[in-house]
Amino acid sequence: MTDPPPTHDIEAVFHEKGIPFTRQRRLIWEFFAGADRAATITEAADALRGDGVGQATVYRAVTLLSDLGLLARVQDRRGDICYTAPPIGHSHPLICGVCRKVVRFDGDGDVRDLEARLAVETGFAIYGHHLEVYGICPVCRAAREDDHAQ
Amino acid sequence: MTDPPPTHDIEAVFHEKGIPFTRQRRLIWEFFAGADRAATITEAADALRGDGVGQATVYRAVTLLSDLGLLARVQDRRGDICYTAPPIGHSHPLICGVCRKVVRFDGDGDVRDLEARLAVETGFAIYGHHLEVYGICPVCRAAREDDHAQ
DNA sequence: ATGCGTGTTGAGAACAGTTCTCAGCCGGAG
DNA sequence: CTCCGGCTGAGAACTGTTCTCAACACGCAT
Repeated sequence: MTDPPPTHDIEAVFHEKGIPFTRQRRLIWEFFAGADRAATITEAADALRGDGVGQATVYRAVTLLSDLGLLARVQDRRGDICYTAPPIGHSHPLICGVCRKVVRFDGDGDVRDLEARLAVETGFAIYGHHLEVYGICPVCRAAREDDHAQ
Repeated sequence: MTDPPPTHDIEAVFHEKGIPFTRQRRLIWEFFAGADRAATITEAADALRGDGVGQATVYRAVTLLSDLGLLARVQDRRGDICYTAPPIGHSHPLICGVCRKVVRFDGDGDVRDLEARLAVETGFAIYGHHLEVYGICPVCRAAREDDHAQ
């Protein structure tokens, strides 16, 4: 990870809504925010089992964090459902299909024009979109070329 | 539905790959291609049960059709996984979050620039993307306003 | 037309992931 | 300190998906 997860911001979000920011929720949040790759619920549960965090709690917390917009649900190349903590504000994930590393980007400028056009053309009231871009990160690409060279 | 589903094209795809286009697969394909809304596997299975199509077969066929790129997996506002038959060629779904009606659009021009930029900036080898736009279609919007007016 | 072999199918069992239940715990309010 | 509401963990229950296996369909050679 590069930046420390902005835990205090999260706490503020919880407090604002009057939702307790418990030890378990903090651990779960830190697990996702501290990873630079998208992680599955199972991975989080496994990692936090030793800290006395139950599986059901992980499910509950992930649902809660997603509802608050603090976790985004993405999927890897195999279709496994993973979660990743977006930085504050709206952004999109660029996901490595091999190692699930996530790089965030702001593609909103590109999508907004599109949405405006669609609204006019179709009469839909557009309320959101979901954009994920898939690729192979430089590290995995290098590893792959090594494999092929052998 | 507006256009008849182009079943003969699909048959060609199957033949090319040497995969049998069976009665069940045809029925399942026609179910999705004939609907103008995204449908779940359960809905397809329920609809086709009377025609002697088993649930397992629906799962297998949907996986097969997805692998062939003949069905796209999308999700509705509740997060339910649905499938929709895209027209030939690459396109993206604009989904009504209420009735799941799907309108297809070609947003590739918009996304391609973005992808090129990301490839340069991140070093990722980009192999794909997933873009869904959500809205409320005119019909559902009208229905909603009626509700509110009451 | 007949027989053979490969691949598909349907029913139900098995499985995995997710949600629910409930008793116990924690932390804040009084 | 006591009470109370909400959170938690363990495991049961549930749901959606995949697997198993015997029966079957279809293409092909005979």
